[in-house]
Amino acid sequence: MLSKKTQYAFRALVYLAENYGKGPVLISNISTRKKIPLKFLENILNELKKADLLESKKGKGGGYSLKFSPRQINLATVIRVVNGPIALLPCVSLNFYEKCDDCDEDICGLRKMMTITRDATLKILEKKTLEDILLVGV
Amino acid sequence: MLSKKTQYAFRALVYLAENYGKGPVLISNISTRKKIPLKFLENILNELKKADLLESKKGKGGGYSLKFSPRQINLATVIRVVNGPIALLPCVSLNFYEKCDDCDEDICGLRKMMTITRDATLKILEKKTLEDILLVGV
DNA sequence: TAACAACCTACTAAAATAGTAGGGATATTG
DNA sequence: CAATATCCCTACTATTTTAGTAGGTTGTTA
Repeated sequence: MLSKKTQYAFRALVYLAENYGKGPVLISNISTRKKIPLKFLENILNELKKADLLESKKGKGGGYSLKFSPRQINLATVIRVVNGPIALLPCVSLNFYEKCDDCDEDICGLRKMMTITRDATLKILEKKTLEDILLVGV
Repeated sequence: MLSKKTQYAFRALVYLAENYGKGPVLISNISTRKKIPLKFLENILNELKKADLLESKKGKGGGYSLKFSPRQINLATVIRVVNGPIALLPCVSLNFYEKCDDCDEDICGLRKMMTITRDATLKILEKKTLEDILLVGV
């Protein structure tokens, strides 16, 4: 399951997607409109910025905005930044790989299944973008 | 990600699958062979039994065995019993559904994407069984 | 230089995960 | 029926993760 933090991140990103091209949006604005705890949201947006998904501007007229168009930001990227691995096992993760200590044949059978699962999941999450989320509402 | 508990569960189940039809297997045997903490494993197997995946026998000659053939036990079932929901959002889960408190249009766009993702994941996890895990080793 | 707004470090509370402890219930065998 | 084997049950503890808070710092603009 996605953490609450990740759900907040998506809500904020979708809001920023709606405002794409209209200049920076204030954290406090997002917080109020999307009912996300202000300081928590600060952390989240900052993480997203460090991951190069957002850009920010300080001082009056400042705020956050998407660094790329909603179409260019896919869901897998967001999840990886805020939530972590998408695969169900560390030894199957592409971006957060960790060796499993005693990977015997059984576990490796499981590994195979989890690899197939991961590929099916990624095929969708990497194709769908913030834009796709927006279009549902229309 | 699957919890450690779930990974233990799979290891134990695969071992029991290997011994399917050969009579009950001791917890202590599984614990030693699969390097799973004994008392923790006790809890896990008991849960799997309550979920009707295993059957048990007490006293001498007792132990645990699969209640159905390895082919009949699919991975989605196991994950749901030990790990919980498979969907990425509570409001998208078939077996652990929970309403999201302020489900506005944005979130519902996300919901749509997560539903598609869930379906793709389930299509695999419900088709693959303990037998499929075993066959990889061969 | 005042105000604004993001940035940074560090802390805390609550919940989930990963176990452990120890006895109780039931079945088998001699 | 007694001894032993084996699962069963309740409850506890330690660690890690999640969720959020507090308060000051740095950079921007007017």
